[in-house]
Amino acid sequence: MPGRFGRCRQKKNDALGCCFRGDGRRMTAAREAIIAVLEKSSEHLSAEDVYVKVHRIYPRIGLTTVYRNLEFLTDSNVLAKCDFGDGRARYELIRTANGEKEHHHHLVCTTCGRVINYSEFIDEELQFLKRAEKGLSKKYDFQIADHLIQFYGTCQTCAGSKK
Amino acid sequence: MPGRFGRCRQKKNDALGCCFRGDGRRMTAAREAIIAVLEKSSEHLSAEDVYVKVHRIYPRIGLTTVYRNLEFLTDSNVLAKCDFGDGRARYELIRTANGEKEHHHHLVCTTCGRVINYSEFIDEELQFLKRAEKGLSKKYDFQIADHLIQFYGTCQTCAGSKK
DNA sequence: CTCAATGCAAATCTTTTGCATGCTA
DNA sequence: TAGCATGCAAAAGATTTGCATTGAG
Repeated sequence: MPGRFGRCRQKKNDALGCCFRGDGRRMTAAREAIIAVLEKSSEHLSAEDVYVKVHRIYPRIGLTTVYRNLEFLTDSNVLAKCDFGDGRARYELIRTANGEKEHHHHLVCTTCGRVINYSEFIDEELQFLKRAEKGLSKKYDFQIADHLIQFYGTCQTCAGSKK
Repeated sequence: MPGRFGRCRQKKNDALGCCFRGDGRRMTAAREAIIAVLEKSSEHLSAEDVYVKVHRIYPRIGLTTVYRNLEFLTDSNVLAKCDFGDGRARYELIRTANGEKEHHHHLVCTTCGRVINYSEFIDEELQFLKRAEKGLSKKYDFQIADHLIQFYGTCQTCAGSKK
């Protein structure tokens, strides 16, 4: 019996496949499995994390393939590569199952490393960003394509245990 | 003749020394030289960059010492550690010669890697940040201590050469 | 004189690359 | 069937660590 990811029959994540198919790029069992793992996880996973989890459902995968696909899926705008300062890249899905794009920022606890996603200020951010981008691109003749906003501090739990 | 940093006589950067002296920590020739190099540079230097430059004025220094001091000076709030996505950490001085703290954000060219410092939108940013911080810390019970704002895009030169 | 700081060599850890083989479209 | 994708082993880089020695205060 060819397993869930054995021969890449089911194409469960084909919705995301359209983010990259069409350049001769292909949906593969490995990509499907990586996306499935990231869909299920609420955490921000490192390459190693992804490798371990994918390995459970698709044992023949190699770490190199994980790295290559994380890069590929990031370039294809399916994933976002994050840096929370712990010396390894972490990844998150930025598409819903339908293929819609999501956007949020992060609160990073500098004590325990926990990361909280938030999106409630996105509207205000948008206003601020628009103005900033306009001013900055004018002043420095710089075409802004993207931004990074992140807050650092102490989460509830860590603050509690310090008292 | 004992050189400029030969025996750590002159203590030129003693103003910054007070950022960390007092815990039994010391101002050394290596630290003085590293600070001097970062003071002179308008670029954001990697550990290797710092090592090469310091080596010219203080040849006996080792790369390990550079790493250790960059970390130490960052912890002491003399430097800021930056990540512009090129796989190595970069550092910048966040104190003036008087010891005052400076604050700015970065425009990062994703084509050539150039980094532009800016601080002119700090006012608007400050407003946005204040509101966001207030709302977020309340909602998530998270004590915000710091933030990171960075813009990515294409600088003048790179945009020009693409046309 | 004490203990923080340093230098060197070796170790670690994450990420990348070369190459032969497998598999999608 | 063509060429993208994969796996393995090895390489590459950045950063860290152990340990004996040096030097700031």
